[in-house]
Formats: sequence, structure tokens, C-alpha cells
Amino acid sequence: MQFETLPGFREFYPEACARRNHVFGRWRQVARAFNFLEYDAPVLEPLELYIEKSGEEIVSQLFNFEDRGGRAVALRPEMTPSLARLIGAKANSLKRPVKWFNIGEHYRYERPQKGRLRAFYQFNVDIFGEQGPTADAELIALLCQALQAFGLSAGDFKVRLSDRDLWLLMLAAEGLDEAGSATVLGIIDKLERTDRAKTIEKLAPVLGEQAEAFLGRIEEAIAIRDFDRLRAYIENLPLEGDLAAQAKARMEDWAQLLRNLKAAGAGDFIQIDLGIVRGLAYYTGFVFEAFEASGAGRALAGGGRYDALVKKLGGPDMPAVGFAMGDVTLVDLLESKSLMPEYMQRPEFIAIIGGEDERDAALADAAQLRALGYQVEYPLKNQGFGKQFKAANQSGARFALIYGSEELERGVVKVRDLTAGTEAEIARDQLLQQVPALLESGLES
RNA sequence: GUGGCUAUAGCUCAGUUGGUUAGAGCAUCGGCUUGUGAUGCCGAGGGUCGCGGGUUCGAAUCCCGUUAGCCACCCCA
Repeated sequence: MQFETLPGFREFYPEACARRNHVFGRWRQVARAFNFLEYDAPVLEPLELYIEKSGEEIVSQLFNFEDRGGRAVALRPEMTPSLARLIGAKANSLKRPVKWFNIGEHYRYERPQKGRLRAFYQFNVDIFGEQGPTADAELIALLCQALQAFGLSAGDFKVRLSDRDLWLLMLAAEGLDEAGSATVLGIIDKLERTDRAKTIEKLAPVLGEQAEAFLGRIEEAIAIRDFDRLRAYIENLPLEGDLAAQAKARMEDWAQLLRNLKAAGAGDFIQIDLGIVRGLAYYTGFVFEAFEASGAGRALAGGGRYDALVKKLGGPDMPAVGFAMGDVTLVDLLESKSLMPEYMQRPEFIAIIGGEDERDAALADAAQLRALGYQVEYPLKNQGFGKQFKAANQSGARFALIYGSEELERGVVKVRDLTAGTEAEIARDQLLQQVPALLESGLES
């Protein structure tokens, strides 16, 4: 072939498209069950929108170009900045909480590999205007239910839950200022993928000789998996005054979040894991990532609090929490668990046509059935009955409608239940009335 | 951006130490006298052997480059 798809872009043949729509359908169904409203935004946006949020470095990972009007533009690499703009523009008139979701294609100019393409679909779910942990709970519960909707269970995935506020308190207890904390959080984010000596080396500029002892205390915190130990750990931090009060209040938030999640049936999926901090600096509170239970593979979804972002992008002060789930990693996992159904689009009826007069009859009946929404197929060219029956069986249709000269003379059509192998004659003027019962219970022999 | 592996028909793959016109299965299309289901029978189409260059009398095969795919790193909104 002369032309191939661009690297990292996919074509969706009908089977693949059906599988994609299966994923979209489950996402949409769960979002609606939680009463989130669907919105959409442009695929092409001003480049500046992304630079404002993520910094100049982001440009190297974008599909960006100059349009004919001389505007610097980019294909959207994520939904959040567009969403923050939508929200910001109408913030004062939106009934809170604002619960919105989107399913859309996104584009990143990166090297394609396992679980990562250049064009991919993301399920974005966000809540604006509620700062308490009940919003985080609602969102994480939705995430868990979305994954369960594909047949995944507690043995298949975990949501690792962490908290950047807590980290800032822990780092304050270590005597770190804001800048030092930001640096250290960046290092913690990569802890799992970096060897220990290298990490100590990276910590040294901030902590000097303390680096190794500090790392020891960090590792202790990251190993915590249950709430009581976390609470004990936080209570024992050398914090005073205002910071001590903040720590106490934060543990109340944790208690509420975990209680809500448990009540919502998501308790089995939650794993306290302070090792998650997420690379992005704009996250402000609870952060979380969903992973395959074995820990293998890329994150299935990730999200958290970003209370300051709407304001940073020009809107009013608006607390926010959200997550995004990509289709690529999800489908990889579903396939490995044999949870991707094989879809075959098939008609309900297929006509078998004896000749030109019979074709007139078949087309007339098909038109009526189709107008009622039934799925009807018929052969576009005249073929022998044998061939047509074979094709009818291969089509996967539920019923064959047989239009022969002999039937036509008597004003009937022969209906064959292709699953059961049974046949009956139905008067053509009775066909529409009989169809619901046919589809309901098939043809008794 | 860096590195490793791979590339033959729509798909899955054969193709010997370099040797004539590159094969198979599946899929597709047509036929087997216009009336009934899998595995039927006969036949057909489909390949610049990823692309470009080199070595050679001769390259799918050896060498170099390049592109794409997969994988790992980087990054991961």
C-alpha cells in the first residue's frame, strides 16, 4: 500500500469499532448512573492553553502547528485545560457541584509503545465546586464502578490512594520549605523506578548528609497500608501549632473519605499507598492511580485534586477533583483477562429473493420493517437459492424471510428461524404484527 | 530523543549453503441447471518479498542506509 496510517494512529475496522463502542458504552453508562453530564470541547486549541498549564516543555510532546491565520495551535493532549476554561467562563452560574464527563480522542507526539499511542481515547470525569472529601469519594467510587462494569474485580485492579497535602505536612516536619518539598515530591514520584543509591544522590542537594536517614523515614511512610498505622505515623510527626492542627484535620478528611468509599462498595479496591504522588505539580490534595492488581503495566487511570488550576487558567477560585482513564491500557488489560467480548453486528432479518417480482415484495416489506427500526438485510444481486441460504446463515441473521414465486402468489412469506431451523408461513399483511413475538420467542417447530 | 528485536498475499506463516515463473492454510470472488446450514467439489484473483542502495553472472536470502511495528529507557497531562 502506498499510504499507511501515521505512527501511533489506529484504524477501526468494523470489529474494532464495535469493541471501541463497547468501551465507550460502559464508560457512558456508569457516568450517567452517577448523574454526570456529558460535555465536549474542540479538538484543536490555542497552543498557549497548554503552555499556560504545563509549561514550555510540553510543546515537544504536542501535535502543534501554525494555522493559516498565523495562530499557534495544538491538537488537544488532554481535556483538563479546555474543561477548566468551560467551567471558568460560566462558573458563577453553574449549579454546584458540577459533575461532568467526556469521552474524546486526544493526541500526544510521543514514541508509541505498549499501552501508549499517539491518538487515544480518554474518559474524563470531574467534579467542580466541592472541596470536601465527599467529592473525592464520589469520583473514586465512579472509577471503581467503571472498571467493574467491564467485569474486573478486586483481584484484577487496585486504586492506590495518596495525599499531597499529607506529604507537604510530612516534609514540613522534616524542615523542608515549599521549594524543597516540590523537589522531593518529584523524587518520590520516581522512587519505584530508581535504584536506592541514585535516589540518595538526588536527595543530597536538598538534604545533605541527612539524605539516607530521610529516605529511610520516607520508605517507612510509603510502606504503610492501613489507616490506623497511617494515623499513628502522622500523630507522631514532630509538628507544632498550626501544622499539628492541619495534620489532625487532614486525618479527619482521610477518615471520611475511607468511610464513604467503604459505604459505596469501593473499599475492597482501595490501597493506601503514599508512593503515589503524581508528577504534575498542580495536584493539591488526594491523588490516586488505578493499576492492575499485580502492579504490572501502566496506570489504568489517574487523577486527584486540583483546586488551584481553574484560577490559574483565568477562572475564579473553584475546587476541582477529576480523573482520566485511557482506552489503550484498559483494553490491553481486558484482553489479557478475556473480558473483551467478540462483537458481531448482525441483522435481525435477511430476505431470500427468488426474482424481480419477489424483490419488489421483499423491498416493500423491508422498508416497513426498517422504518420501525428492525435490522433488515437482503442480497443486492440475484443469486440462486442455495447460495442465498448459505449467505443467510453466514450473516448471523436471526430469521430468513423467503420470497419465492409460490409464496408471493398466496400473499405469504416463509419465515425461517435460522437458529432453530424451524419454518412457518406468515401472511405478508400480518408480518409487522407478528414480528415482536417472533423476536421475543423465536419460531416454535 | 536513546537502545534492542522484527518486516514475504487481507490474516497466520513456509521458502534449504544465494539459483529458473516465490508457496501453503485461512479469508475473498466465480462456478457446481434458482428452494434450505458446519466440515462439500471445481476454479480464479491477490505479492516491486517494507523502501532505497550495494556485493554478485544471479538477492526474499549477504552488506549498508531508511521507514514502520513491537519492546525497554525518557516522559506520562
